[in-house]
Amino acid sequence: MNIRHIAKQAGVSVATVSRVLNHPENVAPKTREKIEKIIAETEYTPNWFARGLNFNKTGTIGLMIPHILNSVHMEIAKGVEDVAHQKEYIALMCNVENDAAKEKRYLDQLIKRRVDGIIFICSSLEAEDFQLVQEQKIPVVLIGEHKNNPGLHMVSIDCQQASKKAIKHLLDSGHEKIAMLYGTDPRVENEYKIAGYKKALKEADLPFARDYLREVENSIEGGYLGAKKLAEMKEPPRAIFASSDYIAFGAMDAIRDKGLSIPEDMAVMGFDNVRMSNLVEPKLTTVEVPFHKMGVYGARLLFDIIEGEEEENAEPKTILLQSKLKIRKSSGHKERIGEMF
Amino acid sequence: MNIRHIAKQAGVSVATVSRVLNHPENVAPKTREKIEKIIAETEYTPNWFARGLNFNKTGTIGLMIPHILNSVHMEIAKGVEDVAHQKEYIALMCNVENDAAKEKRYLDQLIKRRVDGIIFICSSLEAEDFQLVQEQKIPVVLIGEHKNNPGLHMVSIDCQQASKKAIKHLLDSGHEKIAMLYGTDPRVENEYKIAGYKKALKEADLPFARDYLREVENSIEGGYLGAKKLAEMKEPPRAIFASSDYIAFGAMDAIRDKGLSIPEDMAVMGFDNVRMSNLVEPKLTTVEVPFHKMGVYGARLLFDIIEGEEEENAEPKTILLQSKLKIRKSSGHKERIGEMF
DNA sequence: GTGAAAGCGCTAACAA
DNA sequence: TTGTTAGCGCTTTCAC
Repeated sequence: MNIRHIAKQAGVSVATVSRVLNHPENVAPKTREKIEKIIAETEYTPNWFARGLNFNKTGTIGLMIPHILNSVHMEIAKGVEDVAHQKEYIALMCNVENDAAKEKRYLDQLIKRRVDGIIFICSSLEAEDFQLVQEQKIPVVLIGEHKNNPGLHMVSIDCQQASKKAIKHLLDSGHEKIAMLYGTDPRVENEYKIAGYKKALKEADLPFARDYLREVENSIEGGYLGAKKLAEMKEPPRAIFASSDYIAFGAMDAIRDKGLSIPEDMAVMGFDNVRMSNLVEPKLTTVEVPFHKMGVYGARLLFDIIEGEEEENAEPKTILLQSKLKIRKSSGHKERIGEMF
Repeated sequence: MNIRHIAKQAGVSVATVSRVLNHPENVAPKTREKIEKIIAETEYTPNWFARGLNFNKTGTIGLMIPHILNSVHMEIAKGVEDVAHQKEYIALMCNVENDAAKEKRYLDQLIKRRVDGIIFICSSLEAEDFQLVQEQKIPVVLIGEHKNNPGLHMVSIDCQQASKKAIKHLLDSGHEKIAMLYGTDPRVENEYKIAGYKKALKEADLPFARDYLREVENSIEGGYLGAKKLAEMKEPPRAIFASSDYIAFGAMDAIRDKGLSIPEDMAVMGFDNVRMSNLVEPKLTTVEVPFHKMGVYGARLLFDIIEGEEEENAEPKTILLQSKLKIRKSSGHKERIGEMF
């Protein structure tokens, strides 16, 4: 079933059928109606490829997701999908699994498929990989920091400041021996978080203890193992700051397994404010990150470029959104321990 | 940059270039090497649309996901993506949000884009909607039950039996007043779970109390609200069976908020065994469902059809995978309460 | 307002 | 082994 079938049935030329499909205003109402009727009856849909061959537009954007089992990334993805779907675009979600090689493979695919734009969530690609995309003139937006910002539009939060605020809160709550468990990913964000951690300690004139800073897998398991190690130290910390809520969940589990109580023996602070963070016991103090909003803003930015709202070679924009401390039980305020719990 | 550029540069015809792209064995090694070199240098990639126009194959499958923020669905999706990626296919993930209209819109898109196959996770489409797909000869696999199985390949678990086993366990643990909180979705699965619940009660000669069976939103919030209502009854149940872990999490929160303890005052049993279920306090007894495997099996089945391994009009297959009871603290064994906790 | 025909970039049948 | 060319289904320019 193709455009010629329709044309023949309607007794017109293919050009006319094509016109009612693309510029109906240029067709006499009568002929148009007749053709529209036949199109509806036969459930004819123009061939996607033939169309693409002419237009070179796909109505598709690519979306690189570090890991689709991580709810944090999916919240961003949801934000992107929300605006894409509203714009009648479809988002090709690529599950990158924090694997640069896999991300590269997917990138090649996306370029091959001539997507109209690409959004990278916490990309692990090299700056030079983005050149490829630039050469193809495919608009790109980064969500989450990139190691050496390759001059691209970006939306993120200020991780260093957020982390500093978090540590400050622990300090204000009377903790001094504060350890940090940071995940192997997202790498750049976590570096900023580490910087914030160090900075906060410094500003409080507290020494930075190398042993209190540990890299773990960004997962519940990673948090468990990391916290276990910390708890077994000769001089264990009295508070743990985790670079993600999942790490914090694992840490809490380990602390409990060690027979310690939270926050009395060891306080815990997370990062992300995932849905479960106020369902664990005790509820987790954490940093709320506007993931969905990040996705929405990122997508809007991308579509602005695609639709030409944004000038071709405009200075790359960086949108920084606000994070917010969510104070709950797990961080245990010194003066109020006993009163609150 | 197109095939003609390459041909000219290599001093050959487009056909030869096309050959090294598709049937390199039919090209003299020397010419082939020369052309390959030029292709590499110029980073030429054949136009996706022109290719599709000839092959009518896209290397793309569609994947309908009820809700991308639900980790359960994403685990299935991950299974699908794993095999798709390995087969060098790309999966177009559609976030359907349990909205039949949105699912229909996405379905139209997928058909338009000539995907090579579609996998539906817990679809809310009508049987007649699948006719569309059948007409287009697009292979389809269902993951999760469908209301009136429209004669399609399917992979699922036996929800009724799983639910029955779950209730049996609660009965064996000494509970008699057992309520059930079931989510509005996935609809068909939950009907089976309800049937299992009723059957187990019947076999134990216990009456079925209409007020103990409540429909709630399939979410933490839904579980909270539902359990709150149950706890406020004149004769509240002593155990709650939830159709999903998320509902169970909400229920646990509500029970705690009522000042009751789990499982002593009220036992809780979930369904799904999501990662967090052994991280809440107390750890949640639940039914382990092999989601990832479901995705893998579904995808394999789909590719068997796409690649013609499966006969065109073979009898639709139904693959039923095994679920398993995960007994943890929250369901509280009567005789062992006090000893265990 | 409509039709004829060129062309989008590629593949494959046929010819050489 | 390689080249010529028709054709995939559509859009659009140019005539009429």
